[in-house]
Amino acid sequence: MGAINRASDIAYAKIRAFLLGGDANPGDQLTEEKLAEIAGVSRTPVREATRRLEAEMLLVRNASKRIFVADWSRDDIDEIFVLREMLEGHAAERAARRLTATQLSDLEASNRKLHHAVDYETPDITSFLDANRDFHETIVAAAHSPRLAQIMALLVDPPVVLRTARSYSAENLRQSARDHDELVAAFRARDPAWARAVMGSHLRRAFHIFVNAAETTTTQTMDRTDNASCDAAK
Amino acid sequence: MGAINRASDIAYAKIRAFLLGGDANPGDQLTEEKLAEIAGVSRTPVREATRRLEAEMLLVRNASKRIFVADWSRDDIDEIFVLREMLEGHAAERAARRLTATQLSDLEASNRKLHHAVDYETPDITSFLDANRDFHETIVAAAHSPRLAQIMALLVDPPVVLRTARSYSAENLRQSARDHDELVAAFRARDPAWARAVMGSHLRRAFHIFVNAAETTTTQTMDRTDNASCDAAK
DNA sequence: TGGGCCTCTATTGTATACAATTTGATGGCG
DNA sequence: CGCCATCAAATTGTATACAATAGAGGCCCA
Repeated sequence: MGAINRASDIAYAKIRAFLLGGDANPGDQLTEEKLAEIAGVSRTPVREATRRLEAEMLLVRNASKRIFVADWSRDDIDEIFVLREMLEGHAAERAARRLTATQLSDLEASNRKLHHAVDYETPDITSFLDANRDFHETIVAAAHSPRLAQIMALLVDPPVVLRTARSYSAENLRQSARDHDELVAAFRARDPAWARAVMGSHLRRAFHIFVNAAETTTTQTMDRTDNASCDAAK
Repeated sequence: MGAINRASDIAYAKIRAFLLGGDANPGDQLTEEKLAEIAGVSRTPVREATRRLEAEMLLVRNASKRIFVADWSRDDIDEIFVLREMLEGHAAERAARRLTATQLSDLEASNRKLHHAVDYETPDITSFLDANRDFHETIVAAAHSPRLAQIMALLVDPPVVLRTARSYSAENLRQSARDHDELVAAFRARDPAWARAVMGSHLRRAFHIFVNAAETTTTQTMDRTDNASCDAAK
């Protein structure tokens, strides 16, 4: 049966990497066959992968079900951050009430790793992202709300987090680590309102850093949004 | 190509009806083959349908990917209503700022239909549900947030809405219609805070009606939650 | 020259056969 | 009597062939 390495998972991972790796331009048409070639599997598992990527809105389909690389407009970015603030704030609140001692020390471990990645000369972005993901995943797990976890997965995975971290300066990264410190403090105090507030400012700061970076350096990205819009004309 | 009636959509609809129609018991194992028989199509479109139903958490899989009828515990119900309140409150807020004149009159039309269904002797539940769905869908559309719409679809579709409406008394239904009246008033006034507040009380009332009905009349439903839990042991 | 129709091709949808894996049972052995 | 190995049956995963549909481009006719 579908082993530990199901072809559909491989397809998902490879297509995702292809989409985020910069080889695909928003608005480009893709066919199941091309994607099957990229993933090195047949169309059947590719179809499952494309469904998942549609759910994440990395792919979109036009009226006749043809597949296109999605474009992320400024509105999309705004939307993501607003929803994340609301949902992850909620998760933090719940987590503050429910965290176990083990989860608390997991958070502290992730946070140590995170500090390690950014507190010295040259920040290690990959390590930062790993620790950051673990940290937020622990919070969502502690919130003990399976649907919330499922929804968050749709919002957190997408390209925004990756690009955000890349646009962070060393000081931004360190401030992010300090936010995590304060979150741990709020959890220790079991103060839901505090946890929510810290999470809110954490994400709003990330939003502004991302938007500033996008508006100044990466003008070409924002230019592309004018061409093919989210509903993939064609 | 996959016509207007794709087999996978048929499969989705039929399996869904099977799951909600009471013929399936929480914890029951289902196989793709059985479902294919129920749907009258081959396993390929059934697989797509099961993925969608997994996302809606009407189906769950165990560690070895076998499929089971999901069980909805009291915690699940709580979770659904908390998330709906948060997200639909947010949608109402945004809608209050963005509603077009057309959408406003659409809401009023849905609401007239809704009153028509419940303001006389014997309430017409089906008609009520239709109008109710239209009403809430218009609000979500007016919120102009595609990801929010996608997430709401995961939370609103499931069995809860259906069962809630069935447990409404005639007076409950009329109060629900009055809530809708007040929502329209809030939208007319373009008052986001008012809209959110009305939506909140609307949903919290629904929650309590549902829970009371479940705890008194349908004790057998709640009994089943003890047996097979959401992660479908087996 | 322009518009409508028609064919041909590209692309997605479905069925089916086969592969891989898990489960459950059966039987041997300590 | 219990436990582990091994095999058969049940179940999911993948590939591939075929069906159905939408798109593109040419052709005819006005």
